[in-house]
Amino acid sequence: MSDDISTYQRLQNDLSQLIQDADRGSKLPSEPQLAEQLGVSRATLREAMRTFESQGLLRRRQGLGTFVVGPTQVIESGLEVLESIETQAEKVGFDVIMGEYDISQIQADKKAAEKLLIQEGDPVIKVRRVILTQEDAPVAFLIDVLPEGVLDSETLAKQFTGSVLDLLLHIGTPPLSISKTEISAVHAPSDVAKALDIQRGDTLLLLTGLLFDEEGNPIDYSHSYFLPGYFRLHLIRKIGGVNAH
Amino acid sequence: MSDDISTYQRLQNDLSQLIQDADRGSKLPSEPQLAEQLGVSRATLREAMRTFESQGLLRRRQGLGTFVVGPTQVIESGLEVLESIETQAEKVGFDVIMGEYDISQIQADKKAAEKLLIQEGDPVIKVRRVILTQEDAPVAFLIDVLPEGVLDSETLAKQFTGSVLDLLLHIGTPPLSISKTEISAVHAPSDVAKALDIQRGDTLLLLTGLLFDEEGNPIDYSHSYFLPGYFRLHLIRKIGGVNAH
DNA sequence: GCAAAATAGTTGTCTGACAAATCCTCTCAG
DNA sequence: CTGAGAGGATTTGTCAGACAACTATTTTGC
Repeated sequence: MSDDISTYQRLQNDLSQLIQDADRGSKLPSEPQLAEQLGVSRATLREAMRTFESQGLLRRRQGLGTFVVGPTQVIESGLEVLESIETQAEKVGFDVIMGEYDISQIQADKKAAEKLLIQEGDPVIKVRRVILTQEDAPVAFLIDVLPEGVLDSETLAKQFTGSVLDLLLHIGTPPLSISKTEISAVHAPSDVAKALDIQRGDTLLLLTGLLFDEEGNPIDYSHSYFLPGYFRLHLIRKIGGVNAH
Repeated sequence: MSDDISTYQRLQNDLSQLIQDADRGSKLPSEPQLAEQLGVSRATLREAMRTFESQGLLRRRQGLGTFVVGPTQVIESGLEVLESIETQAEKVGFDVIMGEYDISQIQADKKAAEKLLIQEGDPVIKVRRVILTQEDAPVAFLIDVLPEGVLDSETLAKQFTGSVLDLLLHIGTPPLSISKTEISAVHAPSDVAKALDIQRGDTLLLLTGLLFDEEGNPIDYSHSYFLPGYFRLHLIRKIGGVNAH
């Protein structure tokens, strides 16, 4: 491998790098220049630039040029990118280790069945694990529920190193697309409190995620409990597309 | 007036509408057809489609066509779009009203000064308000801090109808770009607890936002406390762009 | 000296073309 | 009749070139 990635993918990476290395507010080369420099046509380049512009990373002004707009540092580790805790922690140089974990095959409860579009009672795989800092302080408790068939428990037991998401990405099938995530604050349920070694009722941040493959089938239903203070969960919010008349 | 909005803006709106009206999984007309239908060139159309594809709303497959990928309903009211509580609530048919509010001119504390890139002690405008359901149940408590000059307190007092963001958008200057938002869970501080009529120490979801104009200057530093259960805060997370080699 | 006009550089949009991928149909050998 | 393969039709991916619209600078005219 691995040069079956598309021209567009490569271009997006190149552009991403270029933007990250650029100073805040600096001006990019003109489109014809950039296109030649990156080895693509101006039309293709513009498509890629549009995505960065829509993310608020670039600002283009007709007659003037294209400018890098800060803050750039933050975005790549923002919540809008679906990454495992391990990957996110690694990016900011903050090592985490996996504590106790447990893989079991159970029957889907009503809620999981509804989310995963299967029948209540159908077999599912449940993965529970604790995330610790290097000082062994628990910081997160994660639960993943997957339909049988997406991942057989044999592969899971053999290759699991801490992240279901990383494992799915590594295997490559099914190809993943997006995760619909809901954010809320909860009092720690007793089982979570026990795992995290905190008081029952303590405040936790909860991310409930439903992961889809490229065909739109639900793949993984997850609950992620975070102890406040250890992770900085941030995201970039853009001004809405549909505007006043 | 007032159609000096760009071709691209209009196209983006049209496309957004078209996607929302389409069934999940349905196929869009071919690019040449769509381009003619919307009155733009194929190149321009493709730029717009790229942004939707990068948001996970569209999936394009060479030789096959372009498909709408669900879930579509949810996304427009997701967290990644910066909208006022009022606007968000209106979209889902859930009316909210503004309760007690308070506009004051004070001196910037250390934290606000740091975020807004001003000196500690510089004059700032502070807006605090409670959001209620129609049954007068408090659901959120919002605090905005703006540098003097962005919004004079006279305009604010006269035109304020509940949302600082909506007011800024309505005035039009300065033009806004993005908000960097951090998410956490907290115990209610005593003043917030009092305003929301809950127990001190109860669990709240806190969004801390820093709003920038198009030049990258910080405009508004805000704290939004949400009572869990009333609002569904969700977002779409995409598989990361930068790939392993 | 100063305002208006020309000019150079940049993004915005359009047109047309060909390559590559996918699906469907038709043909033909067995 | 069946199945494999060739070929065509459709669609997205990428490219090249052109001109319009906008901005800031320089030059010109008075």
